[in-house]
Amino acid sequence: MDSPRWLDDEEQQAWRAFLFGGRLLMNRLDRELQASAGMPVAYYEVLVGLSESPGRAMRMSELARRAESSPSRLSHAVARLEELGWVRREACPTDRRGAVAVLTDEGFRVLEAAAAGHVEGIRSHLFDRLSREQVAQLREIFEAVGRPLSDEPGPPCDEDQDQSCPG
Amino acid sequence: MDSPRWLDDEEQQAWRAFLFGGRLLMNRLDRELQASAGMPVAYYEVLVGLSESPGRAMRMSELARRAESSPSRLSHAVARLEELGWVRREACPTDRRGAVAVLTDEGFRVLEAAAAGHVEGIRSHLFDRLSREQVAQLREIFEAVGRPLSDEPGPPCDEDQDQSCPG
DNA sequence: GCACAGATTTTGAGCGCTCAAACATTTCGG
DNA sequence: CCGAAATGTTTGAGCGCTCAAAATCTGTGC
Repeated sequence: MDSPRWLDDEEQQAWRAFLFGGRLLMNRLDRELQASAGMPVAYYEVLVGLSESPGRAMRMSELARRAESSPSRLSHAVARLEELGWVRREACPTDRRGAVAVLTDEGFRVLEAAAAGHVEGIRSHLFDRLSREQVAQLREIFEAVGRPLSDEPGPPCDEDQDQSCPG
Repeated sequence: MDSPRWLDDEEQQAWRAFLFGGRLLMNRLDRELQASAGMPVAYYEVLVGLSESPGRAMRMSELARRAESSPSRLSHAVARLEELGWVRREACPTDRRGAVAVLTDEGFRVLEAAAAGHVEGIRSHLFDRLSREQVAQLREIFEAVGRPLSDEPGPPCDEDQDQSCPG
């Protein structure tokens, strides 16, 4: 059996608009941040996560979870941020296999310097184009989309996992 | 002068929802396509572009423009797709520095086989979560966002370009 | 014709991401 | 306690993307 459910015209247009618009937006923000702060958006988010945490420090696993990032990806990212002197690793006192990422003072300064420009980019390329209503719509749409995807973390292998709610 | 225009609460929430939801959606679709068809979404789009063109062929530059892709990226992509036997390059008859990418029969078969599952993913992860109204809103939002970004192709160097609308 | 600016495409280096595998440590069952 | 499973993190290979530079060809002015 093949797919009985193609996209109708409305959906086609919405999909292409999102695909292209979203990519253009993200590419632009990435370039701007790369140019102004020398780091990709992914790394910026790591620094933001640390800066919002008490002591500007967080367990690697926790940081990965918040950034919707794989442990491996975060480890590579922190390695790079450590080279740059913006983050350092410390041993976790309560669990010796754990590691804690700590935002350095320089990292905090870099983040502060980058933040204004980045926010300005988000505003000028996204929110300035949208009405107040559309901002609310954007939030609702992507909360509806993201929730189910973050609940079921995805098929690790070749397994279909239907959640039939009993009752 | 620092940024006078931070994000308010509504905007913060909308931004984070979009950032995370959008990433989750794209990651998921990419994984599914990679698992089912052995290629990333970017390559799938190249095949789609070719399949919709008369003769299933297109100039590299034209294909790059339609996919919102840099010439370099497309060249690398087509090189890979050529290895896989799904696309081949031909010389352009009217311009000897030009190249034409052609979708092979096998490439077309692979695309047909991948399409149903990919569309099903788009539907189940995106459109099934949205009302009819939200689909229209999604389109309007990203058309508003994408249009200005594709018009001005982005700062190639270190230049700030404000468009002050006269009048 | 010929040099030279412009257009089209490719190439190679560098980087971030993914995946699978390794490693280190904790937790649990007997 | 001891070995096995589970947890937290790192490592290395492979791939796709970006950027700058090269290679190839077109069109124009002289």
